[in-house]
Amino acid sequence: MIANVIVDVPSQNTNRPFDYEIPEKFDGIVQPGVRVIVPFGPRKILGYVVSLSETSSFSSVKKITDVLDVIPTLTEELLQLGKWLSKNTLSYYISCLQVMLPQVMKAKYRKELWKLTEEPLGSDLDPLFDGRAVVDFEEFEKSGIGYHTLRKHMNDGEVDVHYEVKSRETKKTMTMVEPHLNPMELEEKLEDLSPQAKKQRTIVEYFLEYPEAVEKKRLLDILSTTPASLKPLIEQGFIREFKQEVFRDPYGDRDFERTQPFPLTVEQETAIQPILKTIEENAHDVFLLHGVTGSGKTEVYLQSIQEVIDKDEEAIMLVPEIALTPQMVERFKGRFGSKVAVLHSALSAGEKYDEWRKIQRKEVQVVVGARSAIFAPFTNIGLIIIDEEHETSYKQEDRTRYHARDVAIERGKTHQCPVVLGSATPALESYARAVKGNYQLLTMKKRMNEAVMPAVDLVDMREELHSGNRSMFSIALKEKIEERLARGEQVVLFLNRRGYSTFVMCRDCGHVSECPHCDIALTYHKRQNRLKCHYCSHEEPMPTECPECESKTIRYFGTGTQKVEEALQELIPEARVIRMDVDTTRRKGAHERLLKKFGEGQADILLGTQMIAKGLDFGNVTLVGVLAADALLNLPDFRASEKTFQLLTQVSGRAGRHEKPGEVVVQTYTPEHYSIELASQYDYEQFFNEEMKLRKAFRYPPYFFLTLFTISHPNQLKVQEVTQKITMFMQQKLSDQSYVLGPTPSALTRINNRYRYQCMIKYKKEPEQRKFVERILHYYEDEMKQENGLQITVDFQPYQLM
DNA sequence: TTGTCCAACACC
DNA sequence: GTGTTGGACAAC
Repeated sequence: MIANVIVDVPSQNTNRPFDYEIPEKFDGIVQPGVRVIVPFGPRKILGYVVSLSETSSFSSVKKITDVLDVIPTLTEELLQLGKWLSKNTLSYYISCLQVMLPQVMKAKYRKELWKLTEEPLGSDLDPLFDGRAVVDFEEFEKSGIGYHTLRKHMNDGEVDVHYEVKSRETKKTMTMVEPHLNPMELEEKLEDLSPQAKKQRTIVEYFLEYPEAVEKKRLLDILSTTPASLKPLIEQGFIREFKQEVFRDPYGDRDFERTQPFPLTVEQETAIQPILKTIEENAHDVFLLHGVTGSGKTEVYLQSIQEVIDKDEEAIMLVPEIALTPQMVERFKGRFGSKVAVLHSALSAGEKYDEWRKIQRKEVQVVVGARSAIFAPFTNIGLIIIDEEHETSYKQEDRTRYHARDVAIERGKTHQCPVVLGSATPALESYARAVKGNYQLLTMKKRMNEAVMPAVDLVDMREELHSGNRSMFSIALKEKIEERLARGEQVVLFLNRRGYSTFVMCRDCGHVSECPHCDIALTYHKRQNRLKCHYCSHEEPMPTECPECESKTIRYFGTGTQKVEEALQELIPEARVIRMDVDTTRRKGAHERLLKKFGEGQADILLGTQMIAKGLDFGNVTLVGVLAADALLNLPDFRASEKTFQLLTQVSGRAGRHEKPGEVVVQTYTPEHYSIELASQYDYEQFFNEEMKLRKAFRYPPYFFLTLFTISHPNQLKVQEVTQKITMFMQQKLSDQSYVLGPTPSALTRINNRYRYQCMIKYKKEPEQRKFVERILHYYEDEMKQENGLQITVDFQPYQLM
């Protein structure tokens, strides 16, 4: 039998199966999806068996060295999905397979130098070995001994290079003991035991009463004895000792209060019925659940999942990384108990692996996780849910650039199960599809418990400035904060600071310099004191006065984080503030700790960045403040308005979630901007209509698809030249319905001394496109292999345009 | 003619 | 991704 193996070598030439003979001893074990170790040239590497065949077209094939799995790591479906991914993202098949698995399942390679003789090797190699028989190959490389010397000794058969594949998986085990004899025999042995062996007697007596296996440590604890009394019993064969794998349960030490399904509101009931019906019918359909914050989407998810569990099927629920809060986990664990596996980046590698294994071994029926959980190795999926489907974190931005939403729909098709996309502010792409009828739209407009959306107060910071307030807190916000403090209520302050790019704005009239061709804010380049557009090649000098109102107060913007905390302390010294940003939450569990502290009322104000916009649910929070709503709006990104609308809506949703009514203060220099104004009115439909007009006019998604080439090289001329070539080639190959833009310097023009240029393609229908892209990649293959050489990345449907 | 380097190629 | 190969060139 021959195994067709995809080897762990990501390159163009190895992007196809290699044939290996299956040794007899592995007959029946080697099947598609199993990981194997195979000889590859002089090395040994990891590979994935993708199929079996009777014969090979190769005259001689090598044998599989070793098999790593008893149960296949990848199911037949995941192998197919990998192929689909590979086609879709133009990545190597091996990379697509690896992206589906926990990090620890990838191989680690070791290269060593072995001394094969007892004799001395001579003055050149002896100092390196220094009496040892094996040295790490790196030591040899560092030693400065040339390869020719090594070759000579290898030819003489004195040393050899040895390759090893190491699995990184660590299975945690515990020692178990159980009786090795039946009760009758045990009874007999009990008679034979010497009367002095009291402890041994109690052990045998214990097993007569409880004949099942027990953890060794526990047994010794219960009987308050030591391994010394157990040992003779094992030696005499009364009792058997064995290792059993245990799963590290990251939530093992916690008890979750079990919750029951809540009665659904009329709206929830109307929304859930089509989903339940589709689950029942084992049909595939995509639902867009558009429900305002606090409308009870989660309960709809939970009850849909319950239906799937009752059918003995499995469910995947994706949530954005930052929303995977303890609160969220609690809700799932509370409803489904140990049937839930949780997968997110805060888990240790071992914990992730164990959660994954629980899924593989069908010990759970539900997985809640971030993006990569979409690859959960379930075999009988009945439902896939993507919560906050508009979140950009569902798009992987490096190597295998997939979008979890696309993968979800692909898996939904194969499993014939519904996919539910949920959001208070759906991505324009999704809503447009729902309007067109490609997705089924389900709407929930009311909050639960009769709660109303908090009133939003837009504060015009231009006016604040005119009346002499130069601080970052408006009078209104300051007063409202003090009011809450006096009442013992809590405040969430949100600052959206997004690094790098700075935009230019007039502090008098709020005018922002924009590109005349792209409807995108221009980025200020300090070095040249010029404004540039990162989509087209437009640039202009930094204005000295506002083109709109001729005021001289035109400035570039960029706000610090701790600065806000300091200013806040100065303004309201008695306020107890918790700051949450990358700095204060870096350590493991810090995130949870800070939130717990806030939840327990140990602070009055929670000040934070993006990460506090999601999922927080504190009843005592009655005021939410957004310090600078414009910061996001003026990023050089055609989705800036959409992101601003989404963020403002999410943040506002943090206030007044329970009995106490909430209020929101949004500070902005452009209160008249439609995304800010409509967010303050919670008018998604209107926003959608406005934004769609612009997307249409400027040929952006959802009207057009995008493809983004990013080309980088240390030499700026070289990058320009290559990007120019690529742009011309695509222009020539694609239909005239498509727009090929470039070459354009990237928003981040130079990273690590590499210049970056891009070419963007806007298209409606280009079924041949991937073929042309493949040709380009193939053409530059050699130049890309060189170290410090050319780098070309292609992102289909990019989110990050920088 | 022999040694050295690097790009091209194969890896089953 | 890496180890081997063979052609080009330099040095003997």
